[in-house]
Amino acid sequence: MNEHYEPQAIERDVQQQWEAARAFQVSEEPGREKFYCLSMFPYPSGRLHMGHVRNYTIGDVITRYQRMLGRNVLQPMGWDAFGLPAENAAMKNGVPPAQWTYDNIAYMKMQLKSLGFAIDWEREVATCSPDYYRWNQWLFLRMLEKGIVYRKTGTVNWDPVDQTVLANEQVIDGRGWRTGALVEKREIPMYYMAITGYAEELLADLDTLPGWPEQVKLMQKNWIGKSHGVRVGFPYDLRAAGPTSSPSPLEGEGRGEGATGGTIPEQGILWVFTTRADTLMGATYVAVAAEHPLALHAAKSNPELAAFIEECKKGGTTEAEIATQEKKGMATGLFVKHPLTGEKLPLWVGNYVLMGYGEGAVMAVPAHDERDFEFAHKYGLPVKTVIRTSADAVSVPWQEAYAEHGTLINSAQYDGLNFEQAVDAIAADLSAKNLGEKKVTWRLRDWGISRQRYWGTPIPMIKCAQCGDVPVPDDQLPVVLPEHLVPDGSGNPLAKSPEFLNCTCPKCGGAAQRETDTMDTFVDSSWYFFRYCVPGAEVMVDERADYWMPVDQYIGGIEHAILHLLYSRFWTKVMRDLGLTRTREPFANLLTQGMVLNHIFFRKGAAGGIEYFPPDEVEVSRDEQGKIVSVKARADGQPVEYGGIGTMSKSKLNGVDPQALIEKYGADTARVFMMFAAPPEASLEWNDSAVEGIYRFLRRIYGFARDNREALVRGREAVDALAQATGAQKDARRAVHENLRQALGDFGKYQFNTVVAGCMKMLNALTDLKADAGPQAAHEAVIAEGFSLLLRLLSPIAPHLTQHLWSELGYGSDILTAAWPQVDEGALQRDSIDLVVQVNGKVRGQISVPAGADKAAIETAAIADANVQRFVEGKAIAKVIVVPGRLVNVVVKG
RNA sequence: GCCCGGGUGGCGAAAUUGGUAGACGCAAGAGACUUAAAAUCUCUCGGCCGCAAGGCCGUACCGGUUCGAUUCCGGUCCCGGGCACCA
Repeated sequence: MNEHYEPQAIERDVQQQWEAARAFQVSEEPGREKFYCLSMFPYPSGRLHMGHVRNYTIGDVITRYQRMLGRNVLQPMGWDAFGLPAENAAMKNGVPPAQWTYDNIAYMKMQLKSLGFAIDWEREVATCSPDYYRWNQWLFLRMLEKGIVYRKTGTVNWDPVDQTVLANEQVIDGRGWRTGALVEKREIPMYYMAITGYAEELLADLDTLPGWPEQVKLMQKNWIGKSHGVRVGFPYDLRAAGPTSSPSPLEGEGRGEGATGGTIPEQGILWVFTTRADTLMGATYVAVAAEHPLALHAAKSNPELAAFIEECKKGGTTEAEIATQEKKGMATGLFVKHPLTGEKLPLWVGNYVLMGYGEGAVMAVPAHDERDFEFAHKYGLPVKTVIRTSADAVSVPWQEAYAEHGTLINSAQYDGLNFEQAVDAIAADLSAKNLGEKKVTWRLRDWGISRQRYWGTPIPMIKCAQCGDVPVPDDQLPVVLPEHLVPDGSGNPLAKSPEFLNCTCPKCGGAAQRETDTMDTFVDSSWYFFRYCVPGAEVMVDERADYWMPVDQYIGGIEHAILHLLYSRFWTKVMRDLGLTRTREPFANLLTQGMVLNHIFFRKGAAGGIEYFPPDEVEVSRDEQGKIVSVKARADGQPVEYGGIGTMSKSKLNGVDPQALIEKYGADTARVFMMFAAPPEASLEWNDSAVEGIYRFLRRIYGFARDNREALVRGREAVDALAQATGAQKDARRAVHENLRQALGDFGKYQFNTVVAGCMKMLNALTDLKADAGPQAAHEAVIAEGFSLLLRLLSPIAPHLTQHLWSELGYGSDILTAAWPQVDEGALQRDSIDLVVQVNGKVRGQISVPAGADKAAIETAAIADANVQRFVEGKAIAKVIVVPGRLVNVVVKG
């Protein structure tokens, strides 16, 4: 053994052994229990950041733990290789996204290997490879056949200067990030996947996932958002719309760019959905989205309204922006009829009504809905109270109680009914008039997958002037994405590439053009875990996937709690319905790792663009409380804005590269440090100041083995000598086993920070034991037993050092195949037990009682304690509570 | 704005889920060893009072339930994640 712990040499050596033994390559073994341990694959952004190290270390620790428990463990790895950052890098550096991506993969793969993860690299998948994305295309076509994929219009962010569609991330304060131009909403045709067809099952099957965090299931449930309500029809008649309405059918034609610009019937029904049909008698107006056909119709003869609708097109498309923007509206001059009373209600356009959600129209009951209440007060619309709640709904400001369920009032024949009765009665009456029925709706919307971008899976469709949109035949798959193009920020380079664009129509053989939209990258990540199971398959999946699936443990960031996990569940169910798998749910157990956060610094450019600064390139001044007051860039000394703390990301440049850490201290230190810093599910503000302590801990383990080498070798053989242990030796052995018991429990709960703490305590117990505290043979047996337990317990977290020492001490050639440690119950026994004594809940003393003492003896001993007497003396003892093994509480009066 | 989490010493955290708040570690301070440095070892380390024994306060804030609350309940503030085109 070397005098000093040299992690680089040890790690190189151990990794070579694993490599030579192909230690982590696995195959299907039908008789053996399998365990599929999967970490979310990385986007190859350039270098690993600490969030990756945390994610993959957790996955690797679980992999090695399950392996030591005897299971056939698969841990694969791959690359979520399509996406926006590659295009941004391409624009910046003039390098094709493909080249940038493959370079990043090569570097990050080297980093992952240096961390010593037990990965079966034979199964590596990159989603930008035609062998992978051809199955995106293939399944897309199957879904098209089944009607699960369909076409309709959707809203996108449009940069009028670059003439390009922007991602939400590229819109900053309503402006394009590169041009600073005010972004507009635009309606374009897109392909959709009908995930709403699976809403019921996606909701119900959450109950079949006991291994998922409640938090995540609740988020998904709320996202799917099943609601029971009533669809209500408000009849309208444009001929009776009043003096302002004399629309010329030609006037204004062609200005509405929306696809809904067609004519609408003069008489019809405006449908809305409500979960509060009981308040229908309190509806005082109806509001539609700016893009609603009735709004567009009214705008033809009303320039002011047309201008307002134009204005509504400004601003972002995200729900957050719409929910926080100032609520604005304008009367259309049109009216609709209340379906029950026949009353004339004004029709308004509201910027808070979304065309893509529900019917694009809402009935407004200002007395019992907060948003309607505000809107009505702003525009002087009437408020009619129709529910008796714990507060009368008449005053400004709004009170939450106004929205409660209650008894109907001012509602004619419905007066006195409660919520359920009122909904039933009103739904029945509407139904009799063909103006409504009960209906279940979902908050979940269908998944728009078309992206007007280059670096993604080409959508396998051909546009033919004769035949329309024609699917690419299976035998022409994959539609290969050319890899040499460089985007320039103005639209999709595929649309400017004749070699990609021009093709022949599979139907008529005439000249045609390819669809240039690519798929949302969430498609790529919705089924990659199937592909890992079937390396080299000539089909999408084969029977090998039936052995491995479902994933037994999935690990990834909490930020994926909804979208990625929901899309993956949806795709799995579609694959099942197509007969490709038996799996109903892809992930049996889910661990949502907390985010690794760091400070964010940025500067806004003159054009409105935004420039981020890495935390190590700025100078920060703080006040006495440690709050950041000012920041300067090191490079130019000019001020920089502080953006708070947030998740480490490529785009915000606040990621910390683990490479320096690994090079200085080795992979084991990086791994143990990451696990010790916080429990896996907690978020973690990055700070590497404690890393020295971890290095010190590993060095102490190494030093203990070096200094006690012979004793550790001999003691391992002399198990019988454990029985001779006396006094301090017994105490040390008890401490080892007590901490082992706690650590094994925490291992099972995947609470690795306290596992590491337990390992430290075990080492402390062993190092504190004096060599002359009892018989030498017993000493050697105690430290050898404890050290061998410690090495095995720690091996999933620090695999290199523990493997090295395991073989150095001759405990075995391969710690991977060693038995998982077990507690010796005999070592835990105590002669006496320490109890805390409280008086009225405050600690006043400590007593030690024999292990078998009964309640009466404990009470007597507790009250006899000198300090306890000071507080009990002269007072009546009301009762004494004894919590076995913990404490005694003496309750006194007066 | 809506949905989901979180808030404990100077710092990361722990607490068998209602039973000694601060284990384990970092940082800091004092000391030992050393020509010196590094490494290592010993001690102190939530605040206030006290020579000490010990006492009072303390788990974001306000209130409640309980013999006993970091833990349960009601309310407030702050921070993080998501909000459908970042992945």
